[in-house]
Amino acid sequence: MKLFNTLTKQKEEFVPLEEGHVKMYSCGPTVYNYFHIGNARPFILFDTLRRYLEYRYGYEVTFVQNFTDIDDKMINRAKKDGITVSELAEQYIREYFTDAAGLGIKEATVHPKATEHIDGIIALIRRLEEKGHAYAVDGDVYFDTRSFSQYGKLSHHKLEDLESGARIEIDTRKKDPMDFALWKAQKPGEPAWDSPWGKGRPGWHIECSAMAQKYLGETIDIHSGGQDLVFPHHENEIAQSEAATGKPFARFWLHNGFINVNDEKMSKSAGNFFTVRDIVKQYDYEVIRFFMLSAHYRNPINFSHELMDQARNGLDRVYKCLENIQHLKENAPDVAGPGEVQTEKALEEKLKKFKEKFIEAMEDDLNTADAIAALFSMVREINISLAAVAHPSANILEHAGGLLKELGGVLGLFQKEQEAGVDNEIEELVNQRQQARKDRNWKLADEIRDRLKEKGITLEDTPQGVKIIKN
RNA sequence: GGCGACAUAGCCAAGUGGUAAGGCAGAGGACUGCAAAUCCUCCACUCCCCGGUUCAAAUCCGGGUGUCGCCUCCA
Repeated sequence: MKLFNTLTKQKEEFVPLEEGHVKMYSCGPTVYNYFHIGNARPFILFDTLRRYLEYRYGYEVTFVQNFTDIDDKMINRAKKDGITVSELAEQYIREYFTDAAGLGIKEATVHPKATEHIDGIIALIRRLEEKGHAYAVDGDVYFDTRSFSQYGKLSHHKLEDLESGARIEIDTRKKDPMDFALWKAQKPGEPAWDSPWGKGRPGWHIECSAMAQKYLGETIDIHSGGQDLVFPHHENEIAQSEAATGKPFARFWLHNGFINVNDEKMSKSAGNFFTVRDIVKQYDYEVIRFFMLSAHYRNPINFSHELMDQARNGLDRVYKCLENIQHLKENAPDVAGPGEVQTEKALEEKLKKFKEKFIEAMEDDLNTADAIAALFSMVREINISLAAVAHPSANILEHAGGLLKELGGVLGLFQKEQEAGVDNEIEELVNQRQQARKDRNWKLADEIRDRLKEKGITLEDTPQGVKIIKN
């Protein structure tokens, strides 16, 4: 498949370095709060990429996503909550898994934590020091940016340009303003670990370099994250990793666009900040996932109530189709009747075409918007065919529903199952209504339907009998 | 100041040289006891503007306008 590589600014054919095995590293959350929809986008997106690589090529994907469990934000939040940093981390790692599971994000192969890899981090910093790429000052250790000639190759910046625009305060202890911390000396009251430079804690960027190397080796296939991580985070990761190993750190760099709110960047200071946990009070997790995948991942998307409504309604259309299939299956003949064979055969052909369209879209830099369009076309054709046939065969129903779920599954969508059967009370009411309809007692029939509606049961009368939908 | 992205219908969104996908919303119709679901029809003579290249441009080139992002913790 083709993937847009930030490094080369081009779509390139992706083939893993090691045959049949893909090594992916995706930057995970800092666990100081519930994650927000901005975080959710890369999680959902790169989970989808992983699913697709597994589905289409049968690759074994080793997927690493870290938890940043020590940094300024962690320390400040823990202080505010009156708990330790590790308690804070534990709490929000748990919450991460709750939301992630809801969003259909598969667990990574490994979810390493920075604080559990201090040894590896120190070893990496030492290696950089030995090679003359790092220097210690008063217990801090900095990366010597000027020592890495390729600095800026990912973000396509020149070091000089960055410096001229630098808004950071000049730290006179640093050799160059662009030098960044690999290790930070302990400040009073902060968690700290022993190191050759005294007590302290790792800088932010170094953890990813160290953990990626530990679990995936010196060169990985795909490294991904949000667009804002291109600089400085990923640029710095490259500098650290490649200065240490002399090998390319990642072959493909993938970055997703941002989520805006009213066309403005979502940020805490602007107060337009939405956690996934908040949104699920109003919309299913799946609506969020569907919403994220309905645009191309590199484009910015807006978030609003209206757009979530649109996403929900679109998602409903697919589920309605699946419901219909399920309902028809209940009394379906094994094979199509005479005169219906042709229609079903034609549908089979169309299904095949839509699957090809789906794959084609995904092959082109993970164009999930186009892939979803193919699924909608499929839904329409299924609806048309099933309405044209008096009694669709179990065979075609199985096929159509199965494919919709199969391809939906690649996107992590459409897997919700309606539990079958209703309790006796409901069944009795449905039967009463059926009798009332037979008696042409519409008033009673409608009354019962309304009563069931209040209980969260929707009835639809179809040519194949009454359809019971639980909300 | 430097670097970059984007601009397609009421809304969302694909398409990147061959004559505008798909979804949501809306209108009309079919079906139905009524609904719901579903289907059919309609809904961008045109893709921010102006030039240029070409037989042919939403798509390529130049210029302009607008919006946003990065250069500082940030997905």
